Amino acid sequence: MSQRTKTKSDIKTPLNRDRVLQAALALADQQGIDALTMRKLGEAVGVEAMSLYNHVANKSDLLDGLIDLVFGEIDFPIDDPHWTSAMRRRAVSAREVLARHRWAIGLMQSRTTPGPATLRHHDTVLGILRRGGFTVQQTAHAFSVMDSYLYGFALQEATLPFDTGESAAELAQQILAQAAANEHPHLTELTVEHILKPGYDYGHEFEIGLDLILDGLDRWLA
Amino acid sequence: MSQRTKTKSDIKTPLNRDRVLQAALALADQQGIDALTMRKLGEAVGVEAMSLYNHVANKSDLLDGLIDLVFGEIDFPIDDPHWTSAMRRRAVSAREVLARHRWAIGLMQSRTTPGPATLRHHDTVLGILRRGGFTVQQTAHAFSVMDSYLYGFALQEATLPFDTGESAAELAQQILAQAAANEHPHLTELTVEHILKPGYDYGHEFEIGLDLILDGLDRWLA
DNA sequence: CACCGTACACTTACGTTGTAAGTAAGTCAA
DNA sequence: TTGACTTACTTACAACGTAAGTGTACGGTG
Repeated sequence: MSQRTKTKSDIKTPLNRDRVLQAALALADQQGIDALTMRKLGEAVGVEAMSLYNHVANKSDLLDGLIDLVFGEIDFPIDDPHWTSAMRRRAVSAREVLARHRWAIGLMQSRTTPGPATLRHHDTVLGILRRGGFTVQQTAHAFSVMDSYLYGFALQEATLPFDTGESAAELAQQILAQAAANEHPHLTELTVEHILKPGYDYGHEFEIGLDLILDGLDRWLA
Repeated sequence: MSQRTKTKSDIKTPLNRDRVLQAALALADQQGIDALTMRKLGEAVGVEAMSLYNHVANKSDLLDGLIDLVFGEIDFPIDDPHWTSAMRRRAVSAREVLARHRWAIGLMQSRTTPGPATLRHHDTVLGILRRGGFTVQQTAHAFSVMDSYLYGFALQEATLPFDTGESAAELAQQILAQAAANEHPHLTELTVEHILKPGYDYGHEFEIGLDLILDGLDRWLA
């Protein structure tokens, strides 16, 4: 009814796939992936839920699009001549992106059709390795280790029930209290002597493991 | 109505949490995690959906229980004196278990309250490392790398859109066809010269990365 | 034996989800 | 002007998790 009186002046730019995806990304970031429902997304872009289906085939397609957006955010040092530093910087960027969009890693399992940005991403990574002197086989292996580590780390980080070091402390103490310390001596030790130390940040672990893996890969070339 | 005529002879063992969890595990394995609904699960154990709530607090609790079951399946070489081989065997077992229950890795992100088997598992792993000579800090690092790799690999394996080498070939060719080969030269190269080779099995990659990481960890001790 | 609390299953019902199906209103080419 | 296309809206449905209430059988007590 109210729409019938539309005139030239209040015609909106028609919605498009990109606007839908961007809104979905924002919604997922702010309210979590569970809050990303077609109705809420519609509301966010000022449209009824069903209208979204003019721009995405279904919810699965929407999620595929989101993952591709995320991959698109990972940035590459195109010009870096050293494969080690190129790989390192890409890994660091990927971790940042996946930490920024915590929901993304959980989605990856269910999405099996890669989008264009995803394909481009993977192709670039493979290119870095090949140019670095890895054989095709070695490249396959290196790709597997690196990405497994990357996704696994992101998964663990996303699974952490806390965000900051302080809330880590709270939680850790809670766990210790309930889970009879002497039943899990090593868990207790690690918590007390490492996690509860001031300045603890799980994110720091990333670079350590990254170094280990890059060193290992480097040894393959020799 | 039909139930009212129950006599001594058709009294069933009352349902319990364990039977519910086992049935849920079987259902998830056979039909996928999405098919694990309270109604279907009820049907599987011969009970209405709501009756399940006498044994699990809610669906989230059910999923927590499932994850704990999965961790319980990972087996440990308790008596292995060498930390490297102990860690290797545990990793291999974990990969098998996670491959057997493909849905599990996707669940881990949303489950933040570890069950008893999960705690015991982690404590054992930490114990292996500490006894192997790692300091508390090193243990934290080693644990992070290893488990990141493990979960990441499981995630990638679960994400693979194929099961066997043959269907891999099918799919790979499909991808190549649609995704203009020359746009993604390295992806194409890898697919043609590696993935499409007879006998290809992504699972083989696991041990390669595992060796790399274990070697790296070993170097820390020297 | 009768009695009764507890445990467990059942029934009904509600709000939320993704989306199928049909309709109306605008844009643009012939 | 007409007719195809695009896009948004409305209505409707099946399936979901689960709150709330009801019924019934078991085991322990008197």
